[in-house]
Amino acid sequence: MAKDRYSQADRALSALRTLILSGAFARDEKLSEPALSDRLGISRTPLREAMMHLLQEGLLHRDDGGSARVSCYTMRDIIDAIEVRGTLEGLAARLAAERGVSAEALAAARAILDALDQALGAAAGVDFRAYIVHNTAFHDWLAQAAASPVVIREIARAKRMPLSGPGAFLTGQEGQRPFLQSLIIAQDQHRAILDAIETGEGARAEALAREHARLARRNLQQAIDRRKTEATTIPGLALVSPN
Amino acid sequence: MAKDRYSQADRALSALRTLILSGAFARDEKLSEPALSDRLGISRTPLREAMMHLLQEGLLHRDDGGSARVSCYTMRDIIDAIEVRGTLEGLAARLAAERGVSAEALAAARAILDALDQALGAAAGVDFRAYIVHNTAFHDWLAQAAASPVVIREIARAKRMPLSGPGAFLTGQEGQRPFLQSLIIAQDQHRAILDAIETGEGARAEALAREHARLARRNLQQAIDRRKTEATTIPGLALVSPN
DNA sequence: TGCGTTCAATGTGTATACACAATCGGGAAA
DNA sequence: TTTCCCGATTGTGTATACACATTGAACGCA
Repeated sequence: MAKDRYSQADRALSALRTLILSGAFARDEKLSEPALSDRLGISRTPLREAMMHLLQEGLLHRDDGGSARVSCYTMRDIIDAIEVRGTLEGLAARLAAERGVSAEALAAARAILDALDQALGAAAGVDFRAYIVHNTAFHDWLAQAAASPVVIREIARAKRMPLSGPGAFLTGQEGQRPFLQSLIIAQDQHRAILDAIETGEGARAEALAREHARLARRNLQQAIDRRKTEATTIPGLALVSPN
Repeated sequence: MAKDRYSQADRALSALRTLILSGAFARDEKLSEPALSDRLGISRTPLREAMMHLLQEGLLHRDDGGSARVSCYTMRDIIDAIEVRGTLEGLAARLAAERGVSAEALAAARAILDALDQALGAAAGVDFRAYIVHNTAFHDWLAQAAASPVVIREIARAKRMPLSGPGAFLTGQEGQRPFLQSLIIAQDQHRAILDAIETGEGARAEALAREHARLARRNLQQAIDRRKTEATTIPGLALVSPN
């Protein structure tokens, strides 16, 4: 039941999240349950379940009257969310280094990094699609490296926050030269993080993972700057209040 | 509606959480919604809402069949949860030190620490009740010190995890001598953290906040050791699998 | 004209009924 | 005796109806 088939609540969650991130609602717009239920073709019960999820994710919040409204963010909010993710990934990297990682896990990480190298050095420039896939895979691997269910869960939560995930700014700026350079730097940091984990250098692994998240912050700044001049296709960017 | 009066869902949440933490269910016991609904006198809809909350808190988890079961934890899980809290409180302390804190906030923190001193030096030994109150207040203050909604939310979540909160082991071992010493050490760390924040020493503030969380880890170990010989009254301890 | 009051409309919180999946037990066949 | 199958029971997912709160507007009164 919960395995192969998607429930109405799952559909409502994904549909509503996509709507919100795509900017279909105004900032702080009130979401009426009956109206949404009608629009999505999903009854209120599973819809409410989906909205509860988004409330806890932070995409929605309740106003004084108890209605759900779409949240909007400041630049500071996004920056802090990235900082939280970097901190938790740093924790995962340190724990992995301190507690040790199996040979199989290390081999898996190396395979991911090789694939990233290949995506960067493709014949026709950079294979962005492959880069996104393998970059996500590496960050997933890093979360798992600590082999701690608690850490895995918290990192997953931090990644779900809008615009704070490791792939949030990997679309929409493919043509930008500084962005291309940041991919190369990021991959070098990937290698360094893995090396530190492998050699048991906990403090180094943690510091590197934190600094690695700072790259996302730089890319965020560039995306914001570019928004002023051209339309971008970064999901969730519409939620950031321009100030 | 959402302000003054508690909803059925709120009641269900608090009742169910209390039941679980008090060990009313066996480890990994399946919770039937109709049975619980009958037991609590609350219909399934708000009950399901409460269960969704507990699922996201980690107190419950879904099995293959889609049923909710009470989670049980290993020592490692609790240790990691404390580590996550320490890491996030370290982040809050560092950000507070780096970004600065208002004079009013500093004064409020000093008042809390003075109250803690008073609780420790009470005429009739230590005033545990007051200590718990003000200790909680200081940790809440620390979360707020970064003045970041994101950080505040994540720390609140980390504190809600069973047995990982700053006050989780402040009950049930009042008579233990090493526990009394740990209170004095903790209060010294409180002062040091505040000092580091005040003087803008971000790295020191972070390191201190992390080490401060390690005290909880020591107290956890003592509580576990004592559980083998006597009954304790620490809520949630029943969820830890004895190994 | 400005303000307070009341009524209607909309919205949320809750209960409950129903459909379908999962699980458990007994019985039959090998 | 063991294993497989089938029915009954229990449980979850969903839809919907209803109660009450909230909101907005129109109307009357000062």
